[in-house]
Formats: sequence, C-alpha cells, structure tokens
Amino acid sequence: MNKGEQTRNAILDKSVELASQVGLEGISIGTLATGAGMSKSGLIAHFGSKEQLQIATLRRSQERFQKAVITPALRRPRGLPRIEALLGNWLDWLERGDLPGGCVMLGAVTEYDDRPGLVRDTVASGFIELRGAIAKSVRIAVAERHLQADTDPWQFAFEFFAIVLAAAHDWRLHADTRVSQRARLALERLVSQYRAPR
Amino acid sequence: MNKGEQTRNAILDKSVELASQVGLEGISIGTLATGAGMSKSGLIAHFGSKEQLQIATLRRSQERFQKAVITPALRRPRGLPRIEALLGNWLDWLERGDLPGGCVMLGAVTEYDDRPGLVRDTVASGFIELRGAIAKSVRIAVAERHLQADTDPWQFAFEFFAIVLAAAHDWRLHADTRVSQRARLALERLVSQYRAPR
DNA sequence: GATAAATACGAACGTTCGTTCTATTATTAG
DNA sequence: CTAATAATAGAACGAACGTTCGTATTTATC
Repeated sequence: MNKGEQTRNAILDKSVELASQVGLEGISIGTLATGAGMSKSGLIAHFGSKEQLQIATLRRSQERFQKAVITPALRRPRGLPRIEALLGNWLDWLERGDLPGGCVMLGAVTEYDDRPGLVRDTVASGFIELRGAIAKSVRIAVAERHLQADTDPWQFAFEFFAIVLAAAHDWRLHADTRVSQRARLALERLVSQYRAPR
Repeated sequence: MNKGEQTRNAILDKSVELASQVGLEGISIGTLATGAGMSKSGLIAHFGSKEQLQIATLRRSQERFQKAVITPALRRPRGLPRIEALLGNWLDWLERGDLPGGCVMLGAVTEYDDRPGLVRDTVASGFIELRGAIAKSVRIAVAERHLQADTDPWQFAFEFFAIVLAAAHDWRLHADTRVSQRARLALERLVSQYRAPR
C-alpha cells in the first residue's frame, strides 16, 4: 500500500469518528488535521475539497456498517434466522458503540435531507440499498416458507427498519438498557403476524 | 403585547424555520438577523446568547408540534380513536411540511445526543414527555377495554413511535407517497395484536 | 545512491462566526 | 409632554472556517 493510501485511510478513520460526534457538516478540516497529526493543507490534498472528504467519510462509514451488521447476517441460514441475526447484529453494533456519536449515516439524513447535492444523493442511495437488502431477506424467508406467501416485503422492511430506528433513537437519547429487549419483542410480534402455518 | 415580545416572537418563528433547514447548531445569528430584517446585535439582545436562542427555538417548535398533533388528538374519544388520530395528525403534519427542513426536534437528537448541556437536556425531556403521553393514551385504551388488560404501554409506545420515526425518515429522504399508507397499516397490525376480544 | 514523483508543510487569503461595546432611536409610563 | 426605559444599530474583536500557493521534505523508481 502506498504511503498516500495509508494516511488517507488513517484520515478517514478519524473522520468517521469525528463525523459521528459533530455531523458530516460539523467536520472541520483544522480539527481533523490536528487529530490526525498533520497540517490542514496536507490533509485536504488527499481529497480536493471538503465535500469530497464528506463523501469519502460517508462511504467509509457505510463499509463499516456493512462489515459489522450485514455481512455476518448473510452467513446465517436463509429465512427467519437471517432476519433475526440482522436485528441482533444491528443492536449489538448500536450498543457496542464503536462510534462515539452514533451512526454517521442517520445523522447525515437529518442534515442533508433538504440539501440537494452529492452528499444527499450518496445518503439516499445508501438507504435505498439497505432497504432493498432487508426486503430481499424477507423474500427469501417467504421462499423458505418461514413467512406467508402474501407477505409484502416492503411493508415488512418498513416495519423492521422502524424498529431499528426507534432502538437507535432511544439508545442514543436515553441510554435505555431495555431498548434491545423492546426491539427484539417488536420483531417477534412482527414475525408472528406473517409466520407461515406449519 | 410589548414591542419586544412581538419581535421576539417574529424572530423565533424565523428561527424555527431556519433550524428546520440547517439544524439548531447550523443557525447563524447573522443569517437569522438578515432574515428578520434587523442587526445581529439587536437580535441577540433578546436572548443573551446563541445557546439561549437555541433553547427558545426548541421550545417554540415543541409548542408547534403540540398544537398540531397532540392537542387535536386529545379532543377525540378516549381509547383507540384517540391513538389513531394521534398517528393521523402526525402523518398529516409530516406531509403538510409546515417546516421546510423537517422536524427540528428530531434533527436536534442526532445533533446533541452526545453533547451534554442545556440543549440536550431540553431535547431529551421533550421526548420523554412525548413518550409518556403516548403511553398514557395506551393506558386509557386499556381502561376503555379497547386493548387487552396485559398490554404493556411502554412497549406499545415504543412501537408506535417507531412507526412515526420510519415514516418521517422515508418521507424526508425518499418523498415516498406510500409512507402514510405503510404507517397506517403498521399501526393497524400493532393494534390488532393487542386488541381486546369483544 | 541519484532522480523524479509523491506527499506534506506553513503562511496567507477573504469570509463568516458569536459576542461585546457604545451610541442612538423608539416605546412606554406618569 | 416629559422622563425613564426598552429596543436597535453599528462598529469592532479575536477566532475559526475552507481553500490556495509556493516550497520543502519524504518516498518510490531505476
């Protein structure tokens, strides 16, 4: 690996951490440079502009999420076990708190939902992809005859995502330890409604 | 009403609108002053500091929400009708889009969940109060024998809030017109699980 | 080890930020 | 109408912002 690539990676790790705390827009090149132990100009040279740095930060945090939540779930058996693992990984990732300020992408939604541009597009397409992945795992559960044939994958994915959003909200704001339990119970209820009869 | 009170109100209206778009932290006194047609110093004199302005803005947006969503729902019959009205008003408020940049309080959560201080405290207590109001309406629905006696009000409130969060997310990010329908369906099924037998 | 290329630095740019000060104007109360 | 008070303006502050530029230093290639 190039020296440049190495420092670029180190910068992005710091950047994801910082963005988690102060938001994508709240990132300041000066603060980030100090944290990375280098000069402002030396840092920004790796990205060209702040917007490009923001997008790179966004992608990096997406990769982290993928690796921590999605990929391990895909190694579980098709159908309900996979869906339950998805929630479990997600909750673990939430409560583990790798990022001190919460999910970068969720923060970016409220920051950029009304600001057209590259950043918003990256955020939106990321969440569309995510929702698609959930819906797909639902379709698989239907194919495996774990869920009823008339289950609407998008409705299920909507409600699944709702559970995660609420869990994240409560965890971040109230540090409520019952959040995980509540979320699991909610999924159980959601599944029970669509579960295929034996 | 005093002259001072008048302008203070006018400022806060502009401030809520601005905070909706750029976040509570993103508010700049200069921009707000220009929008209100006055000077920076003249504006900030009404609040003392930016933090106080932020808190006042937060309170004002809470009042708006209360008036648009909670209060009208409380005029509906006790029990399920009231709960359904709560969601209906909430969705209407969402899709009506009085605020150009989405809910100020939801934005403040991701901004301040990891920054201790007056602003965070105001946000957190606001959401605790809100959750309590939902749980109370669930307890009433139980008392009215619309829901089963063993219904957990907090679990129900968690799931209810989850639906609204997901609806807000999808509406802001994807402007998906099926959001409202999805949310209503989700509540319908949430209710069906706890509904008391006749 | 020499040389070309990549990488980093430091200084400076023009803006904008929140806040403070004093002076001036507008409002209210007697 | 007058006197006291409240409200606003304007200028200035030090700090931080993202970006640019020329130069120095480190890394990679032969």
